[in-house]
Amino acid sequence: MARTQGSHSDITGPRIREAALRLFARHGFAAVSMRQIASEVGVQAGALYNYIPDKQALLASLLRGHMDDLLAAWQAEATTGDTTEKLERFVRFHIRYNLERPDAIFISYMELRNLTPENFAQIEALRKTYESTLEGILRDGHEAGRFDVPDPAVTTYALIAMLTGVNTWYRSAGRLTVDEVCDIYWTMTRRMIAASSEA
Amino acid sequence: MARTQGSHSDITGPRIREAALRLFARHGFAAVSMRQIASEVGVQAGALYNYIPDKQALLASLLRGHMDDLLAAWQAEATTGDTTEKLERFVRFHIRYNLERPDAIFISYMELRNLTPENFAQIEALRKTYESTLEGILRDGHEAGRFDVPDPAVTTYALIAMLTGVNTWYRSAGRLTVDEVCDIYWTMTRRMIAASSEA
DNA sequence: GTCTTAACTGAACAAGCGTTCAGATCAAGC
DNA sequence: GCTTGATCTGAACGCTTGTTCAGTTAAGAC
Repeated sequence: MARTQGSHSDITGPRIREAALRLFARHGFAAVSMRQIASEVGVQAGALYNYIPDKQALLASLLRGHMDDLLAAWQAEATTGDTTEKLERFVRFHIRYNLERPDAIFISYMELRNLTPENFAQIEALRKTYESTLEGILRDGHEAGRFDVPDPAVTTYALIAMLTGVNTWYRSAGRLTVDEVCDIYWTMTRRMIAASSEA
Repeated sequence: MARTQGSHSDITGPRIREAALRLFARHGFAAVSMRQIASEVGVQAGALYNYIPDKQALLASLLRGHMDDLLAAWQAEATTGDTTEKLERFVRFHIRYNLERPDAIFISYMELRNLTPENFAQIEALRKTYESTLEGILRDGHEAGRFDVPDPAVTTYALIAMLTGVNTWYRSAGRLTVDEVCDIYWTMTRRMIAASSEA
């Protein structure tokens, strides 16, 4: 086990993932070549195969890594509070988390079709898990009489789409801060589910 | 001008567009080869170039065609009624129109990055035009005191994302009819903009 | 029946693809 | 200072890519 220090492997590995994430988001999985990724890392294409089995596995690993991080981050945030507070936290969390990782979010929605059926099923299950936490909140709030949500499944789809949509238009140099955006979306959410107290 | 009847050109042309639309939506622009498209049409790859200058122009033409159709269809629908009626019509129109053309909608959101800057600017302008009609409705309703929409721009983004999201989950064999989906989304919309009369 | 020409074939082009691998490189271990 | 082995190079592999074009086909015009 020579060269455990001074080795480049602990640098090259992450750099491959970063370069691939950026390039896949910018040009699409199919349009990016292994040579382009290698070139961004400053290495020959063959060297990539010290770190990944093949191109498909690289994509799958990026997507799985993103979903794992997302679920862990939400679980760290989702502990205390009543139903309304939980929902507000979800709304703000989702917007912030997505805005901080535009590339990962982008390929998570765009490149699912480039996964093998096996990999697709895994990633899709993780996303379902995440969306189910929102649906659970809506269902709880409805049953407790705090929300009016006749169709929690459809409302979940609508909310996720609405919140994720922020990534398509928000620019940090623009008119609004992230906080202001969160406030606006939380107001719209509160109205959508007819929660009381428009504070 | 021989063979004006019995010619295949008026058949092959549209079939190329249909095949390309379907394949691009299914696998992505970069992942589909001209030979795949030709094979679907039942023709050799070289024959495609009697109908299109190159692959990029084919994509641009599909997207432009879709946006033209969309704008024309909405203009045919958007004539009479007060502001609330107009908004309701927009919500139902958008959902229905999108559900009827899932492939065109899909590539319109996914393949914009594969356009040359020129083509991108053109398509983007058409989409902006469409979204502006919604923003206009929201602005009118707000000024008339019928809606409460402090930020029409953001609300437009939120609504468009929410409505377009239906395409990602709706299946005609599922639990809900299109009419029921439209009803649910119109209720959510009405609440979001705090329109009166929850009829 | 001949001419014309739109429509298409089939082969070719240079370029690029994902992936493999023998060999060079060089820091760490002893 | 020699050995070890992780890391990377550079060339090669068979294959596919978008696009071109000389030549074949066949239907309408006369």
